[in-house]
Amino acid sequence: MKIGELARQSGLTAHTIRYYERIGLLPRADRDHARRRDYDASILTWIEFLGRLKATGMPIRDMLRYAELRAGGAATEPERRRLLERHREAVRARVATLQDCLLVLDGKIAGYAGSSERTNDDDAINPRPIHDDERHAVQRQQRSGSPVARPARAR
Amino acid sequence: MKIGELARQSGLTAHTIRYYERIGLLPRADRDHARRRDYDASILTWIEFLGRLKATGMPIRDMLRYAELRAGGAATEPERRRLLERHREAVRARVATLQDCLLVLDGKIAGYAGSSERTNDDDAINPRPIHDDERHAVQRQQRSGSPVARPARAR
DNA sequence: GCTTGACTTAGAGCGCGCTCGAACCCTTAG
DNA sequence: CTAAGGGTTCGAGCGCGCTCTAAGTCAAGC
Repeated sequence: MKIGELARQSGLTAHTIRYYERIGLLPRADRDHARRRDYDASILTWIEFLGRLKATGMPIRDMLRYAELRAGGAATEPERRRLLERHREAVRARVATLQDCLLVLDGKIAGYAGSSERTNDDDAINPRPIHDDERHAVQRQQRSGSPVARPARAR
Repeated sequence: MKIGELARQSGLTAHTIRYYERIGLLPRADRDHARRRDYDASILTWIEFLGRLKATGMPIRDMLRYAELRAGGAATEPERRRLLERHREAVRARVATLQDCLLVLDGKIAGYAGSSERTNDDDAINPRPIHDDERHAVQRQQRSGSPVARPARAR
């Protein structure tokens, strides 16, 4: 299978596939006699799993870690498991946050009743810690040692 | 309330608060005699709501739209409502996706049984459309006309 | 033989949402 | 009077995850 075909089947662009190979998320592809990438269909399974990790907000560096462990063979399975378990917890937490926010949205929408009854705005329902951007929530939970230590802001 | 105090109470940094004001997410703050921002506690309610929108993945440009509508008075309420309703749907869809992915994770983790029983890898459970990165899912649903038309790639 | 078009590489550029630095201003405590 | 410590503006820089350009190679169809 050529890269174009894989792109079609995976939903990634050829550019992205090459990028993933470059950074190590995908194994270096076999080449045909003309040095073009020639894929086995089995790669789709891996790409699909990567898609799940991405869809759940795992940063590339963590997917990379998982990919490396995978390449390291069966001995790394316990660690891979731990990695996924930690990630699962992060995702669960995120789902909880989203559901919490949905309640707020519901309340707010109800405030804009029927076609317009109340003028009330700004009502905060269900207060809870905010500004914990979910895009980074996973990282924060999973990253242990950052390369350049961040100032550990109070927040 | 000075910006530092607001930062402490809201969980944002002073830098971010100024940035939000600059782009229009926060109304221009009143200044004291020394031209320093002086906030009323009521701003916290708005920041908290913005936090909810952010936590649910709404891009800043949409929050901005909402903020503009809000400034436009009661006449804009129906549109504000529609905006929130659309967003709510996007969030619900995201929750569904995450839950779907959680099932896959559960299966994968179960595959790395007890402390190590199977060597099985790569098992794709519960296949479904992937590579629909949630970070952008909301935008795609909500954006109507993009400034520079994107090539509308097949994907 | 020539065109078409999918492929190759290296590397630059982009959109997002901050985040920070520089240089300066003002107030307050000692 | 001085120094600390918060505030101000403007604009540059960053981390992420792509996304695209340029210049070239190769193979198949007419």
